Amino acid sequence: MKKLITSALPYVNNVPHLGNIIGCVLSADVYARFCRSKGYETLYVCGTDEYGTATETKAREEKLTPQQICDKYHAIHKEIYDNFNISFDIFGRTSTEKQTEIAQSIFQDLEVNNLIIEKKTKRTFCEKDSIFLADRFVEGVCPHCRYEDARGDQCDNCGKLLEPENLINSRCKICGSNPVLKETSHLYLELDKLQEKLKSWSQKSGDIGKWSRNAIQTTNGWFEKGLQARPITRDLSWGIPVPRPGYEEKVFYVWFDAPIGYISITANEREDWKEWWQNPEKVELYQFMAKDNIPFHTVIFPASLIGSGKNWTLLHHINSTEYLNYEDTKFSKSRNVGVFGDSVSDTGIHIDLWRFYLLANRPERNDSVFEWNDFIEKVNSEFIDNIGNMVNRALVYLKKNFDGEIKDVPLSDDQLKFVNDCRNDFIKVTEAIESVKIREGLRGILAIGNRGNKFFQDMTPWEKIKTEPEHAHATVSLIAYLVRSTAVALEPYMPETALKILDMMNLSNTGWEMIGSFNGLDGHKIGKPEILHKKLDVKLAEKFRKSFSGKCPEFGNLQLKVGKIISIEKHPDAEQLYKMKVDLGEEENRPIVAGLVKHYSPDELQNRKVILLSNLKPAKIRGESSRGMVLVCKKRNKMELLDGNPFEIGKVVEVHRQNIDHSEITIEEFKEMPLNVENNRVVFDDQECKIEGRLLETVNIKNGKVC
RNA sequence: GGCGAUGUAGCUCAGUAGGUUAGAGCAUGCGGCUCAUAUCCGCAGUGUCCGGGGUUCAAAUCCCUGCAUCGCCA
Repeated sequence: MKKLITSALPYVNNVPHLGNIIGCVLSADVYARFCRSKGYETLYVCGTDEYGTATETKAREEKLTPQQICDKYHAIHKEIYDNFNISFDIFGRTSTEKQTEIAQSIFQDLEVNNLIIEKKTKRTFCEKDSIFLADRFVEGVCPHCRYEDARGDQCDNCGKLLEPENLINSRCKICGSNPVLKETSHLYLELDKLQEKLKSWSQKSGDIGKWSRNAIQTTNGWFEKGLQARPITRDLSWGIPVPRPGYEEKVFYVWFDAPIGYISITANEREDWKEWWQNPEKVELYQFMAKDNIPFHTVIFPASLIGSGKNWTLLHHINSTEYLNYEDTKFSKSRNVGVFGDSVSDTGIHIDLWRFYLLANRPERNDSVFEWNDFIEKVNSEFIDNIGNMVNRALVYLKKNFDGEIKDVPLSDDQLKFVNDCRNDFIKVTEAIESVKIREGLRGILAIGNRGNKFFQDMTPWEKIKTEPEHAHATVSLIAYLVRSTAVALEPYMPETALKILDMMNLSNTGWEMIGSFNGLDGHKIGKPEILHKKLDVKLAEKFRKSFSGKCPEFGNLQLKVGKIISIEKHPDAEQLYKMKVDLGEEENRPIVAGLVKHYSPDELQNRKVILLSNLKPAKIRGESSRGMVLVCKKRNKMELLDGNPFEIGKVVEVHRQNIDHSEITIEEFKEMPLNVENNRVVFDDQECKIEGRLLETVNIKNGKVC
């Protein structure tokens, strides 16, 4: 059987964190490497999922086209996976011609088979931007609690879930104008018609393919609830055109086209793609992902394929992990908590040690946790002290005492038993990995390290060498053989380390079949042994826990805009506060409450341009709503407004390298930001802040804190 | 609120088609070796298998219920 392996296509503009990496690409990589080593014809396919709302939104934020955004983030993904030595045969992307071609043809097959139905609905539409708005892009007053900035999907204040049309005075988040309800039609895939076929297929496949437990549970859950027609089109522009009259302004919904990416990515690189994707008799499809992706792979995607009536290769084994959490919390890009793929190499820790820990701690049955202490401890005591030690002590001993020469001699009973035990161990390891029990496989390899160390200890070659040097030589040679097998078995998990071991022994990796062989190298001389990995300093745990705890914010999380004070009055209930309206070039002026009374008179402020923190979480200050914060520079009790006069209203402050995420931040988060004035220049950390290339400067205060 | 999952040694987790004294690794304590990266080997513990009830000759495992945590949905 050929092995076709996929890992879930990561959404292009999310930088993957350790949890994403272990959940899909790293797990699949271990299996793919194993399959190749074992001699199976193997194809490992992945790529970035690029279409959809999120990309469009991101593009608007960063003022790029969706394609530019995808190019940028695709490269980031590629670099991260390269760094992890993920051995994709193909790493592609979904925004290609082939994707359009294949998705459209599957759609047409479904249409022919009467599985597509059209339904009309009313959705919120912004006439100014002339787009349909996703629920969270509609804002307005919450009908339940009167909170002014409730989102169309949920109110942040009272937590109630909302429908966008129920908001009072609703407005478009992009331009601020009032959206209307407009009728629109969409196409639905009638999953309900496919329920019986899907159910019997999934039961059979789940059984034969030994699906992970969470996959079976989730899938059964879907069937029990009963499948319903799902919309497969959206009012968007960044996506695959729908080949049907009247749908010129619409595209396919990402969930419909994303899994088709597996196929099109292959088709882009391989003439013979049908040998893989339309060849169910000869190909076993293994798909790796985290649990949130299960129904797309066990229900929805198979529905498209089965419904098309063509002979597609369907899922054989699904391997779905639980989640990896971080320390006492979760990974969070917006809070910058946890280790993300792009900062792994900054730690200076060898990538194989990352791979080791993530794989040893893989969330197979339960959520698991990445903890720095645990990471360092496990790497040191479970890997380096065990395998590292065995490799080193055996090879060094062989080199020192026997000139590095391996010798095959008749074995004593203990030695024979050792050989047999090792072979049994390796059979277990092979079986574990074969059935994609990745953690168990790795545990098995560690147990073998244990066996090697014990054998060395029990055989006391350092004693025997004085009286029976032959015996000692045989012992150490056997362990050298064991080291070779261990290296080959370790290769799927820690490829560079495996290679290093084999290199030191002047050997190469000839594949899985060599495992368990304890002869045939008579007279072979190994090279110079070196330490595999230095132990990790336990002090690193403390250091990294701090630096990855989110206390290291990014400028991109701040949205600083030039605004003009249109009106100003004293706050009715507070001596120190002004209440004003600020024009940010948005549809409506923003209400702002600011504590500037001591330092500025109303006349000084009227019509003045200032710099506003515009993505601050809205607040009520002494009963008055405030949607932003006027920035000033402070030094002791001196205060100076950051001057917006040289700039145009609505312009945004930037630094050289920034990763923009303008979701709301809290005042506490803002206070943690290293935003200061140094030498009359506003800096973030050590980066100068600019508006359209021009520096943002102060006059009176040379050094101070921006707040 | 509905649905679902999880709850096993100090920590991380295995284990359940019911069946002897409940497991592994790490951490801890003691003993041993010295070839090796202060590494290795041996021994030793420790558990109301979340609480309560039920079915059974027998329950960590099946059923009911409560609590806690997490996820999905409304």
